[in-house]
Amino acid sequence: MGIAERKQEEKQEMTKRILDGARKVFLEKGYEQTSMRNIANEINYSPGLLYFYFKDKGEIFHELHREGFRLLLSQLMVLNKVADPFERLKAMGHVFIEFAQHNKDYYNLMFIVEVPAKMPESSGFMIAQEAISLLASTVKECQQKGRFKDMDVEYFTFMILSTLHGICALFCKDRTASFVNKTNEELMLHGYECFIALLEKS
Amino acid sequence: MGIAERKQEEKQEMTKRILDGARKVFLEKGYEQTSMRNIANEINYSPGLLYFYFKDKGEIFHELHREGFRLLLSQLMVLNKVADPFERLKAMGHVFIEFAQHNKDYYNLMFIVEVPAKMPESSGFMIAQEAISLLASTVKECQQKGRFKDMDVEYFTFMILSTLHGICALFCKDRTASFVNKTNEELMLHGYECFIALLEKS
DNA sequence: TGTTTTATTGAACAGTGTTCAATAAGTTTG
DNA sequence: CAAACTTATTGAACACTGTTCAATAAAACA
Repeated sequence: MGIAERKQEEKQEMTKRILDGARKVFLEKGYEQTSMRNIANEINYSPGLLYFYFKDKGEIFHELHREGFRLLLSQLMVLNKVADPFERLKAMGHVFIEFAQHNKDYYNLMFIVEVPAKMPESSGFMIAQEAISLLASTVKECQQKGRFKDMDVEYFTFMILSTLHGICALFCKDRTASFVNKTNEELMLHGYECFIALLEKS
Repeated sequence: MGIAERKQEEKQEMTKRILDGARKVFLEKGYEQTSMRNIANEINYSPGLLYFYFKDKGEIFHELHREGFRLLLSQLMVLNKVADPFERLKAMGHVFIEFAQHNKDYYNLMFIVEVPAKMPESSGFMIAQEAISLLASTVKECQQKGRFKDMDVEYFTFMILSTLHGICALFCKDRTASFVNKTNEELMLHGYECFIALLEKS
């Protein structure tokens, strides 16, 4: 059955080729501004072919969505070596913000773009949930060391994620203009440091 | 010059008619899903006419954008009667979150949708800045009463806005699925209460 | 070889934002 | 009142969008 094997490999190669093209165009022009024809042109195939490998534009989005989370997770995992949970939590925030700054379009795809179809929990958001869990378990560890007393872990985690996301979303959607005389980097960094200051007193 | 006057009134009426139609369709179907033809149909005029009164879809967006901020501001202004600045600050957050919950599409337009063109600071974001200023001055008042010591007002304000926006943006874009067994309302309310708890200790 | 699967194309459909010549309506002049 | 001029309105057209699908080319199997 060597042929069937090779066939499957070729199919995977084509899938990869499409995703490579899609990623390039997506990250260059953003989600809405990217058309299926753009992607097809990028890899010199006809638009119709994309529908042989993917159900629709949403499914391509979906794949890149997961790719983004894998990338973020890999950067967060590095912090596992930080022993103190509170130090780790603080660093996670920095990594999160830097991820958004350096991967604006991935961030958009992951957290802001309208989710195309109802992504089944089975495949789609599993990886997102993994990132949340990482945050939540760190919060729990902090709590075991006496921090954030009497706080519900889930709500507290949601609040932390909200703050981080708020900082990044305002940045991604250019809603920082009202704060004059400050660069985006300054705003995000010092804004987050204000939040850390709050956490430290708790 | 009675005719010229009436003419101008008629022009304003038509402008209003278009905005009324646009608002209805926009808030029904969201920004991206609304087409110029949809709007034209809604008010029983041809698509081309819209371009006689507005430069493009972006300008209509722009007008509704300001409308949204006027609405939000009017709700925040009610809190001016609250004497204690910290109580007022806390209430502002609640109002902000409730505004997002009840005006999801306005919120989208105001804080999330890609700004079409570079809105000139002169007309476009002036009203947004007004809302920020209201928040900032409340923070400053708090500080004068001894709260949030040694915090930069602008960064601290940005941080608060980020938290609020994060809560609302996750809600608006359906990124709350990772927190199971909790309704959106519970998450948002109790998440915000966690944040208030942090503020109270500061 | 011929038959059957599989992969690929490109035209077509219904939709989008936008432009613009034609026309209708209203106002101002002769 | 009629002609000239402005202004408002139309609808067809352009170039684009995501998606489908019959036709076809290529490869695998018999």
